[in-house]
Amino acid sequence: MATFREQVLEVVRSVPYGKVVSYGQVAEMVGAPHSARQVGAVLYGLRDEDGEVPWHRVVNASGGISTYKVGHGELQVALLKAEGVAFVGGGRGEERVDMRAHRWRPELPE
DNA sequence: CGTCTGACGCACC
DNA sequence: GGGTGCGCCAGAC
Repeated sequence: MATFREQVLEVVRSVPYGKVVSYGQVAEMVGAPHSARQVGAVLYGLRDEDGEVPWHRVVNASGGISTYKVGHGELQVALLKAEGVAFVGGGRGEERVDMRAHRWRPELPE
């Protein structure tokens, strides 16, 4: 059977352009409601052989960017903005994705 | 193969 | 609205 890692990558690859999902949401989608952090662990260990994985479309439940701690925060924000994702909270350094407008709901047709 | 770690989330102040 | 504490469990080492 597919490993947790593979399932996570599969789900992340299915996130549409211009949409985002939370780590916890991905965890639920792979049937592991209490493994949000592990989703992060998988993305953290992404390798070239994993192919195209839109990891930047995964943010925390608040719409905040969690990748600042690994030095990819600015890159992620840039990639999202390039896809037309709106940020809120603004003003200072920290900004959050407007989840209300961009959170992907798999049951809805994109 | 055993331990440590943490790209999280949520319940409580 | 923000800050703190802690459980979670697959990966990395």
